Amino acid sequence: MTPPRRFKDSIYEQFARLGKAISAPKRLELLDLLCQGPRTVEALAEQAGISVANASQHLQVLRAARLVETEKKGLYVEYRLAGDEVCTFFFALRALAESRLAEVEQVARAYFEARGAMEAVESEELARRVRKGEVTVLDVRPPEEYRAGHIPGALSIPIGELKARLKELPKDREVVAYCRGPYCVMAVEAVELLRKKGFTAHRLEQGVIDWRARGWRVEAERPGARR
Amino acid sequence: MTPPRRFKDSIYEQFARLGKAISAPKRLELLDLLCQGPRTVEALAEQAGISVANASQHLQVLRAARLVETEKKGLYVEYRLAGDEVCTFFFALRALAESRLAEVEQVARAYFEARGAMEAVESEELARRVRKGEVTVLDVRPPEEYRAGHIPGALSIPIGELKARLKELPKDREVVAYCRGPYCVMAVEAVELLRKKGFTAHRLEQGVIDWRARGWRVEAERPGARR
DNA sequence: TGACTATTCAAGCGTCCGGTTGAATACTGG
DNA sequence: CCAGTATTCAACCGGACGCTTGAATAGTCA
Repeated sequence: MTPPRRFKDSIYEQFARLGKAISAPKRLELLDLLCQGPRTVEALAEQAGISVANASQHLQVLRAARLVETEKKGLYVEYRLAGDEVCTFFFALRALAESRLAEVEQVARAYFEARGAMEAVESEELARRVRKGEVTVLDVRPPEEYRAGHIPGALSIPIGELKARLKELPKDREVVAYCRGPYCVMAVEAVELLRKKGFTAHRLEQGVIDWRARGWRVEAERPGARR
Repeated sequence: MTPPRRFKDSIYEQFARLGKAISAPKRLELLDLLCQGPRTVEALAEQAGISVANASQHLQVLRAARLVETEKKGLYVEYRLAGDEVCTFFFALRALAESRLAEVEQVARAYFEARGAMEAVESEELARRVRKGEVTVLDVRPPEEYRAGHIPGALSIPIGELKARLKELPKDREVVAYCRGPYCVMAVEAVELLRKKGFTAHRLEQGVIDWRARGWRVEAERPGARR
């Protein structure tokens, strides 16, 4: 084999390492979760709906591709993205999928329409109202994620506690719930519950990361903690 | 299986379609070639060093992922990128690989150093001289690619014809050769040949696409043909 | 030190994937 | 209509991959 051929082969083989790393759906889900913040293997496995051993395996593939890093924290191993570029890249992939694969929109529409949570209100219009403080903003993600960064003025009520903490929400004010992003279902469930209880509720498609990506302000409990 | 789980699974499965498409080295090479401009199956197969049937197979995978499109042109089928976003995405992948995978730089360095073509001159400094017209700029890519877009003032001599057309180059002027980008080897071979023949020659790392990406002017034979 | 536990390793199974080969298809040009 | 050709299809093989199961490892906490 000619030397230039050898060279090209090894270069593209390296590029393909990244491709292989993001070629399994479950790995992408893990990556998405890690974009929200660091987690333990167990948490990742549970949230992605796979066994711990399987999650561990996938995570090692991601680590071999240098997309994630580990750190021992007490009894647990914490996994986190190897850098912000990784998250950026994942978002680029997501954007490309949305723009080129009609199926993504179909699947999303089918699900959200079935749950009756498709927005009548324009996303832009809703974001405007959120920024102006005209509505009660509800962050239904786990508290750690809220702490790492949230939309200014948002209330933190994890989706699991919402039913029991409904009284914290003023009944006469429109509620806008959000979670991790356009494909996160927690806000959808929150809106469903709220409407059943008589609230006027809408779902904000953007997650905190999209929010920040637009250049809008994000509040964090520990200043400097960007994730 | 719970409905949200089903939904997530199908969403990430869609994302993974793109991942799978770029998980094979040869497919990445084909994508890279297509970033330079449309080609026939035969040309792609030859340039990537694989059989025609194999290339056709890979191209269909890329097409299934909506990354490339086909158009029948006379006796040939022309493949081209499905959109500029695809090229952008490929470059994002390349950038991520360069920043996260030390191996890429190692492989590249090993090859270029072995061929003695590692730049003593800084890339920035060289680009400056090219833009000021202080050197003879040589485009060693196939004529079609030159026609689709080249650095202003560049001479088009395909690498295969260089030996026979050396007399077209002024001997007393520094020559700077370029081809498709940092991992394209044609310019390396050109510099090798030129130096052997007594020229002062350097290799410009950037290809036309990188050149344009920096906001610098590109000349095209057919105005409007951006690739 | 010893019990406990989060994580990783190892082996096995079914499936998918990349590449080859040879034939089929579809289209051009005379 | 026919010969020629570019491309695709179909079948096949070896290897890699995803997931499961069960055991091993490494570390913590009492």
